[in-house]
Amino acid sequence: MAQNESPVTLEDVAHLAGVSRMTVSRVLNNRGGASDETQKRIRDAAEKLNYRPNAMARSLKSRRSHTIGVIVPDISNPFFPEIFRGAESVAQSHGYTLILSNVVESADREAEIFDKLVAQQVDGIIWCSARMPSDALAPVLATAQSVVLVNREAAPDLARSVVVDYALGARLGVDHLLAIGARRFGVIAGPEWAFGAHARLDGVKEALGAHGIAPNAILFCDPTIEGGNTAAASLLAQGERFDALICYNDLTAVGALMACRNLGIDVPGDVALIGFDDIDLAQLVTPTITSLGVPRYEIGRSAMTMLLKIINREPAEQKLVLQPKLLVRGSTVRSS
Amino acid sequence: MAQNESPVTLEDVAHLAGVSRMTVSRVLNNRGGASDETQKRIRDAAEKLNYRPNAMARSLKSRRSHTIGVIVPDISNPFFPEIFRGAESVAQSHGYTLILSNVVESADREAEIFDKLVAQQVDGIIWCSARMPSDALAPVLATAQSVVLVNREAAPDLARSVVVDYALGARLGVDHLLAIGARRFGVIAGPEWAFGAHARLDGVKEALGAHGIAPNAILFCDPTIEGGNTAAASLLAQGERFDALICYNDLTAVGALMACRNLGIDVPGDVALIGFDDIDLAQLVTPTITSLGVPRYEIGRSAMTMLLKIINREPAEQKLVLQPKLLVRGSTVRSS
DNA sequence: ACCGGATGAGTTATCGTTAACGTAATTTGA
DNA sequence: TCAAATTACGTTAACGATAACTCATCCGGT
Repeated sequence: MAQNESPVTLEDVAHLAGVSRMTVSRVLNNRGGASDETQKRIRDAAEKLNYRPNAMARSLKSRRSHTIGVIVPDISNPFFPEIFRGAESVAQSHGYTLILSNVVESADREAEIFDKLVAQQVDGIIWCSARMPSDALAPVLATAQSVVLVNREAAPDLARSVVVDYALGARLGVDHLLAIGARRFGVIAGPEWAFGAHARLDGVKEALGAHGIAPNAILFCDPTIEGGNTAAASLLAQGERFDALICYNDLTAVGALMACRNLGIDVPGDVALIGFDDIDLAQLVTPTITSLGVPRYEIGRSAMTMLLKIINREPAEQKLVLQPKLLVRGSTVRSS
Repeated sequence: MAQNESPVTLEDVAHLAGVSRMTVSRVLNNRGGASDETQKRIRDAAEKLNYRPNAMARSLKSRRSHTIGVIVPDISNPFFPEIFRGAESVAQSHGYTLILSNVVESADREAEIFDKLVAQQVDGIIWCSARMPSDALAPVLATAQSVVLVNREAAPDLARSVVVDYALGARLGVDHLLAIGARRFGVIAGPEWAFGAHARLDGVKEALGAHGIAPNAILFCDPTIEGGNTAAASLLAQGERFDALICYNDLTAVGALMACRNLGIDVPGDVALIGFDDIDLAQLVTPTITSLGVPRYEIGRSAMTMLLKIINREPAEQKLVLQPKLLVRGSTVRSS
């Protein structure tokens, strides 16, 4: 935290090495254009002065900030940190830096944050679980050059996407539940605005429909433990009996588990429980929670890889679909 | 994701409004210096062209990027997202944007990341749980203007700090365990390199020492569930009996809980368990885990508030100490 | 009528870096 | 041996925004 350190510029290095700025610039960017001897002089000078190129000036000139914006609803939700880490691992190896923004409050903030990132001259944006309605999303996306959406889709000219095949996940889950004898289903469906919520719901309905069954109840809720708890309590209090509750994610499943515990309902004896995402927590509660695992780190990696292709105008898929995987645990089958 | 959108510059706005760039700059930055009529013309023009000032150019000229770097060991560790959110809330209201960097691999990466952030011209850095040895830390800190360390300290001229009073927390925890009759203590101490690990350990020793007791065993470990599991299994397998295990954080406590479960040891019947941090997980396992809660969001808020003061050269405390709070739960007392 | 001071606006010169071009000096090839 | 190609640099002009300065105008006060 040294004060008053006047920044070292190319000029300073050039002066010390006795050459022009341009020569220094060329050498330090490995563009040749100087004799070996001159190169050494320049590198030594840069080293001695501890020269660090000013990223802003470079960006201003090159029109590339080497900065990527990442928008998530809430980094406290354990679904997102790994996506960020996956994205970061790819970004770092390509010399990009990540700006993280949490939306948290409401969908209104999304446009604001997006706008701020664009003004910040980010080279691209990874936008996770955008909540905005589609008609509002389009004009926002149009203001940026390169965008990859995670778990949301948009017109091909506006953005590309990395999505999880939640409908498939729902089918896998439903088939498993049918196999263990469940017939009466409750769906704790998550936030009504979420892309994934509808994808899952469609998958559930379809998979059940194939067996001539329909969900006995569907309830939307916050994608949190609290939301799941409230929703499950409300469903179970209505007196209707369920063999299984299909939950939006593991957080809501844990909430549902707590609701069952409070009502003296045995899991999986009375009611089976299934969640999505396979967060660590799913294996830490009792019983452990059967979940449809999604490769979060891989989502981040893929999204960033795709984004870098767009930025560099290389050909890239319009949409990448990742498959969830059923992980059977204690909330649907007795362990012993 | 519109392509080829040529960026709108001040010049464009100035041209459309029929004034000079400087006038536009003044008006849009609310520095007056133009008649009401001219102001309106300029604002209308900016609006019509959807003008967004170029942050890089502005930063280059003003030598302020309005960007803050946040370094965390691993955002997947539930301790950190809330710190980030707290910091973000303050940063946003002051027009600052946050760059998040995970260290993950090793302490060596820390210097590298720090350097990258400095080159990126961040206005300041919040560095959480720096792992570097102190003698390596100092020269690194010296390369930046404004740094706030979280849970680590450095010479006053190098950085300021926000720290949790872990020693106090340890005393609170020990007193509680003594009160419920524990006499034989094991300490699952977390990473040996961590500032907080030693602070806690000192607190434990001191509090026990006041009663003429010493820890029966101390074992360092990774600050993860896995690390806690391994360490606890190793301690408990040695045949020595413990009344209580004091764990570095809730993750290691959960790991220890799993180890106990695997060995058929009842918690809290045979062994009491205590953790730190009060992450959500502490209330979601069975039994729930007694923990020393630390105000994570507040850590983030305080650190950012302090950092902004440093940046603006306002007077600021050298060090802020936040107090942990004992939350008694099922892992130390039977609920019924 | 004349002067001091607001007021409204334009000019110039950077911030630190790099693209594009220019110009010597040296090397190559037939 | 001499033009053509290559090498090793330097010059100029941006990138987009703004600080600092300059210069008219206009207004009231004496």
